[in-house]
Amino acid sequence: MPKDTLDKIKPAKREKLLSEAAKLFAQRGFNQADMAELAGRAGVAKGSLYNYFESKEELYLYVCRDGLNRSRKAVYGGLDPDWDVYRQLEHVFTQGAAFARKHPEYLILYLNVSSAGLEPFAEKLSLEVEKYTADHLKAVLARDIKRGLVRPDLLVNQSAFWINSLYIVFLASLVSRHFQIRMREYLEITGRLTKKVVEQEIRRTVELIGRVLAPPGPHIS
Amino acid sequence: MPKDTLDKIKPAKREKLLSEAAKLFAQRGFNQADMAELAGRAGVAKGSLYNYFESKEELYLYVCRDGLNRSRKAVYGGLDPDWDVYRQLEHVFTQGAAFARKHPEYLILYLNVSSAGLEPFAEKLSLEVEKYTADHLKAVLARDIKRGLVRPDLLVNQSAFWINSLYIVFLASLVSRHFQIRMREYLEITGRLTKKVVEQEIRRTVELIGRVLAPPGPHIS
DNA sequence: TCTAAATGACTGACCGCCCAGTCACCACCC
DNA sequence: GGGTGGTGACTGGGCGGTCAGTCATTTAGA
Repeated sequence: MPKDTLDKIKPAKREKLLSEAAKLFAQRGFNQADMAELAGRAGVAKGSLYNYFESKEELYLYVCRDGLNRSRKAVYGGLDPDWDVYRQLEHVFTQGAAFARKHPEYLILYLNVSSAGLEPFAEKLSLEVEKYTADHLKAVLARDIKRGLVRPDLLVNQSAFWINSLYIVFLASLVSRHFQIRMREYLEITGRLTKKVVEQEIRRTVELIGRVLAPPGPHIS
Repeated sequence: MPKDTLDKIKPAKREKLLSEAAKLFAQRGFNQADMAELAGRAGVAKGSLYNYFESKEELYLYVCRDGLNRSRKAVYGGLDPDWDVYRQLEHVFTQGAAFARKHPEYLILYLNVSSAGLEPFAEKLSLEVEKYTADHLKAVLARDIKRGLVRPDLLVNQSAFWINSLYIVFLASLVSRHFQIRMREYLEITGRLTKKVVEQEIRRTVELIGRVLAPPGPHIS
């Protein structure tokens, strides 16, 4: 969707441009991000941006999709599809949190498609963002029911939905000011949000999900 | 925080103004909402808006806080504090959904404080938005543990956190285009989002929460 | 190998539009 | 006629997108 001029520039320059664009859009939001400022930060001229992309909208869409690919690689990259759902969830939560720490800008871009006035972007992006995770999670759940690792009376779609809901809110709490304030209020965290605290919260959440998924039977505690 | 001129105008006029402001801010977002258009919709002159409020920011804050009060009244109004947590949750989810149907604009305003660039508003609003619900939910959980209605080993803060997370995502799915698309993908809803479907989803979610909270013991099914 | 022409990526001043906030004026009421 | 609330044209700044011109690199011809 970008012009083919974009492919022809030096990779380092392209990388810098996309990275600065993601950061600026995440900082200011789509409408408040200024193309002139982006050009300045990326070290190119404003006119050049329009050599690479037709419009601000197109640039934004490209940056979002690029971020989606990066996050997918980071989260699902080291995942063995044969792992049971419990291990996979732990992996996804941990890798997701690590990615959110390293590149909060992409998470913020994701959160932003639900902002007022950005519905046109939601129309184009939401499905491609959600479909992969939804399909994957449902498939693993269905498989592990067959394997006897998950309780057979579980509603697969609905479970995938609420599990992913917890995941989203958890990641949002790491990158968005509002969700940070909210999480600190609920969990009564007063100090800094250290890696330790985050890891503990992951453990507890994955454990909680595990308790709901586990087939009934004698406990091993 | 608004000027005292606001108190002096006819209640119907004030009502109309606040209602149109909420709708416009929800439709376009804070930055894209045009004060002249708001004046037009509300049937007043642009200058009048500045007779009532110091600035656009102040108007926005006022509208958000007003919406918060309305939603609180709608959701917690008919709630008997003596009900057990299960009944209270069912009430809150149901009333929340009803309010979201009737006044999606206020829910959208809530979602929007987590948008990029609106951190100054989050700084002012998030805590007052979340504190009430957080305190209430924690208190009821703690009380019902004492009453023996909730499993005693439950982590109150963490449970309040994930229960409210499900609540937020559920309501978001009723009002935000992105979350709507996401929910339909997960739950494989193809038709319209009828009241029936919503009620079923509420039932399932509250049931799920109930299963986690319930003390261990013989099942009655 | 040297030079000249052709190419196209790059640039930033500029245009036109938008919009928050102002203010001089108006209308109504006591 | 003084005072209060209401009004909308106006201002100043900001920003998306343009385009005429620059210049480094490549190609071609001798």
